[in-house]
Amino acid sequence: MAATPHPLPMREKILVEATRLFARQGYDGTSLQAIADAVGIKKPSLIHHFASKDLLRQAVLDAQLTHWNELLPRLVLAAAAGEDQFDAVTREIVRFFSKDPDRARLLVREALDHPEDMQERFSRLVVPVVGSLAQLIRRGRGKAVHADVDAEAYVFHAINLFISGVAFADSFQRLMPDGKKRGPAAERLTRELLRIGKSSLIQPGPRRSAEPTWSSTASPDSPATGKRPARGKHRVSRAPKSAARETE
Amino acid sequence: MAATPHPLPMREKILVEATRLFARQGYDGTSLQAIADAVGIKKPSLIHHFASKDLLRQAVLDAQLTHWNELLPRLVLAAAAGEDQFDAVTREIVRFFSKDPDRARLLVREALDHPEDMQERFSRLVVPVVGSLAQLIRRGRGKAVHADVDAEAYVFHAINLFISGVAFADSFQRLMPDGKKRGPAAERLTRELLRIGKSSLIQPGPRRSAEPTWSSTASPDSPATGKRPARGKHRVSRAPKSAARETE
DNA sequence: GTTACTCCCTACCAAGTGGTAGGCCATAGC
DNA sequence: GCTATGGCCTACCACTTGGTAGGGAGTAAC
Repeated sequence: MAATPHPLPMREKILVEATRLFARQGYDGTSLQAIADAVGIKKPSLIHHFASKDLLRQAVLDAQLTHWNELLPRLVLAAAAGEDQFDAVTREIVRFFSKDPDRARLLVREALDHPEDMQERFSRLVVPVVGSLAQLIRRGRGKAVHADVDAEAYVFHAINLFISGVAFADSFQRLMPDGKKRGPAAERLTRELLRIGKSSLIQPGPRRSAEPTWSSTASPDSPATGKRPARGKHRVSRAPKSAARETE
Repeated sequence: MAATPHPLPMREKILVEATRLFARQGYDGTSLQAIADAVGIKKPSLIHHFASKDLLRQAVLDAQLTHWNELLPRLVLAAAAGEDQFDAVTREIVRFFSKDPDRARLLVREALDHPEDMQERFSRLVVPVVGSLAQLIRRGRGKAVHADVDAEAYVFHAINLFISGVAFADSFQRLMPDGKKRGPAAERLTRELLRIGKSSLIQPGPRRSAEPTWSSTASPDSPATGKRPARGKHRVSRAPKSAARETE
């Protein structure tokens, strides 16, 4: 075995570059040559690490969905834990993708390019989480949650809304009236994204702060002024500790 | 000139097949050979009609956005016209893409593959409409419309929600608990899609049917059927009668 | 030393890519 | 009849694609 001097570095580096290129140019639009160049090695060396282009694609996708899959359950837990966590959860999700929009773009691309593959992975990884979330929603229905929400359908659409929203945020931004100066439009888009997700699920109704389920009271910080709440640490939720440390 | 015996048929046929293939496999994933095969001609014949692959792509995109651009202004007009039109408008949009989800998938793909190109087309075609819609929303804000909506941002996200929602509807459907039998899940998804779009914009509040702006009461049914208006120029404008008959 | 193993390389391949050159044939105008 | 033109064809091009064959350099165990 011989303690492999750098067992990850190169493989990791390849994955990073491949992710970037697949996300930006698509799978078919990215040649092994281009990836090899980006990494700084020759094509056959690349093939040495990932026996075929398709295996590389799967590795990239796995790595990405693993991150995503470490994040989600923790957030669901936080959501279940208590009051006013809805904002925290959605904010965390959007932040996860905003931090590196290529993640979002990669998922969107894969969903289009390899639907069956993606469906299979989703049904293993995220569908269970969707189930938990749906149940949570159903429990709050008629109280904080709008009465006519279709729980499962909502969760799917919300996930899609967030991911696609981030994937195309740059494009939207450039089309916005104040899209030239780079700051404000992006913030507006993110804020509105979260608002849509929330207000389509949770009733704006009377404060019912004592509720054990998701309440609808706007989180203390006013919606207008942003104020980014910390960075890596999403409050509550002690992570299972075994959880990832990787790309975050 | 010689009255060209069938000036459109073949060109049209190529556009149809190219649209289908681009939407399903992407631009890079579709070879000219594949398109030629689908049409039933040889590759050089294809090149005879569209001098290059990129020109074909642009033609496909133009054709698609033209349809879209014929629909939108009419809907904005309907929305502006009066009460209870919000449901009709969104329903019409979703129906437009649901009728042929490849349209949605093509737009999503193009937005990823050629963002600058897409931005340019959007800023010419849909941004003006977005402006009208945003103004309409602002006018209703605080009344039927939620007070904290960011009008432009909402419109972009809503368009994205609808288009992406349709593009991935099939995948979602198959992941839904009752996704096996094909009917109900699809309906649930569509209904929820519309509900999200609406309830995130319009207050569920007390019936205020007399309002001149968008009310929240569900419209009886009849969407703004028929009566095609206008071609290149959005807003109002009676159709020049030469208008397209194409893929619709 | 020898062996074994990992990592990366040069050289090469068949297949497919977008695109060109040029010819054949039908129709249309004269 | 002759010519012209548009639509489709066969044949071919240079280039890139994903992938293979096989060798050399480095390190580690013995």
